[in-house]
Amino acid sequence: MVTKPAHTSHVNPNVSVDCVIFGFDSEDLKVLLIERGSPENGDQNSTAGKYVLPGDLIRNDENLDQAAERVLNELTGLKRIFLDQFHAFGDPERVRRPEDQQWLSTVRAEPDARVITVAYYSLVKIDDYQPQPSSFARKAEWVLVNEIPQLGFDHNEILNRGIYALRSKLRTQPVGFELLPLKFTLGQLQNLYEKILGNELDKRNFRRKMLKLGVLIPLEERQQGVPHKPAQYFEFDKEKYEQVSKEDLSFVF
Amino acid sequence: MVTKPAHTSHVNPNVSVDCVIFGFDSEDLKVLLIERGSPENGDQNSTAGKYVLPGDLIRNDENLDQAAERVLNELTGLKRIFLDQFHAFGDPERVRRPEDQQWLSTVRAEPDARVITVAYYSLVKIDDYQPQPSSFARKAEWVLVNEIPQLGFDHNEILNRGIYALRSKLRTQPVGFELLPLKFTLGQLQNLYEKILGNELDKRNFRRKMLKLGVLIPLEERQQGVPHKPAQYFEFDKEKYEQVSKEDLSFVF
DNA sequence: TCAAAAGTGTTCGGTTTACACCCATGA
DNA sequence: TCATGGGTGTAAACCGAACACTTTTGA
Repeated sequence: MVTKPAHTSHVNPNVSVDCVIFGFDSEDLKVLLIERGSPENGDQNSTAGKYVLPGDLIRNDENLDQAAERVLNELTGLKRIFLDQFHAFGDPERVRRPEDQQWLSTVRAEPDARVITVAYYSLVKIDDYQPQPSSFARKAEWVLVNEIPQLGFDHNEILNRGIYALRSKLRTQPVGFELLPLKFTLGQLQNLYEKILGNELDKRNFRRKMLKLGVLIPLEERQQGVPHKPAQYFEFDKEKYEQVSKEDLSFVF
Repeated sequence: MVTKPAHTSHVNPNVSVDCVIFGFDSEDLKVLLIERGSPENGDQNSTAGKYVLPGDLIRNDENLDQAAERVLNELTGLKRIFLDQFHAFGDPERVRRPEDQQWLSTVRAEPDARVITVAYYSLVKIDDYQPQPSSFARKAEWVLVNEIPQLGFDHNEILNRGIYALRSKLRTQPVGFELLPLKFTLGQLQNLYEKILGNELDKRNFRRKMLKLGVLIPLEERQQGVPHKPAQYFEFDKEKYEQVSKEDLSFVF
């Protein structure tokens, strides 16, 4: 979903990609939403539909993954990060709400074209993210996954399904490398798992399981300045991590 | 992928659905392919690209699931059967091979439009299937999944990924109800699992596990006329089956 | 009587779960 | 000294994997 393109002929009016971009600030799971510049409605019905997922029509010289990568890169400045396609949404009415139409008319060459969207979720290290002065989106904002407002289009549905996809991923493969900083504590990792899965985990069992996987390298370094016993830092063993990632389904909580 | 529609304006030229339709004849896992009527090439390069997956452009008044259901229904006469979307394919070159272009020109209003396709896999009881005298496809044929020829477009890739999707499904949820006749033996069920997963399973462990799931109802009836000890028939307990189906990920081989 | 598939239990090892206390630190 | 999260072990239940022989039938 976005900005009016320079050469409309290079853009396919019927197919878009949308990205659910997850970030984790060592505390909470968040999603990057973009604020749609409420065109000429002073403050109308407050915040409903003010935010949307980042997305765009695809160009005719790129495939779907490339389109998603482009959207992500234009928005975050990041490249080569984790991106997974999870579902296509094609309800004929999905872009027909008046407020969505109104916005599209400011932004699209063919605002009333039917649009099927292919949705991706993406995992980024929140620290690496720098808002881009992009063509795109006046403003992007990290929002807690537990405090998602009403979004434009069918983006709440897409987002919910994205969370579900992330959970499934987490249950079958180690996720974490993509969301945590280079060095992190086991407490942070456990917290990440708990925030994604939405339930608490037993500390001892969690540690045992993670360490047995063999993808964590303990570092000498410890936390400093914390008002409790300082935790040891770990980093991921990228080689083993990728190896284990391929062994799908080996890994179920 | 298919037949020239009556009212082109109702059809979206850029988005199609394709279906990987799995069937099981109590012996082998098969896929329903349609033969594309080699237009004016006597016998050219033999069978390469002769077959394609059933599919069609979507209509502008239906959503993606409905489009897939329509394709399936037109081809098999079946309704309300298992259908799962698994991936969208959007390489800009995916319909550009000369032989594919040639065929499209006999069948599409805009044969050179870019087409993104949304792929579904579907599970049908092969006995229920009756070839339909459809607009569609001169001929449909069940082909062993181990003997898939070279298909048109990117359909080999789609098919492979469909098999993978079916395997993932099987590992996390009971599949079988959709593919087996109403009553069946445990041998048939095990064979189904083996054919989908592509490896052998231990008979005793398989039986124990299946029976413990609690979705099988033993019948009084036994096989007749077989040259070995006749097997007991079972049927699925639909209620429990659906309940267990929802408990995702409970079920891993 | 033979061939073919049905049907049936047990053992071993590894995994999961539940559970409670002491430790190191900064405030 | 207190509050905070770090860090640790064990026992019981459960589960997966491996493994071989008898039964029933039709040909």
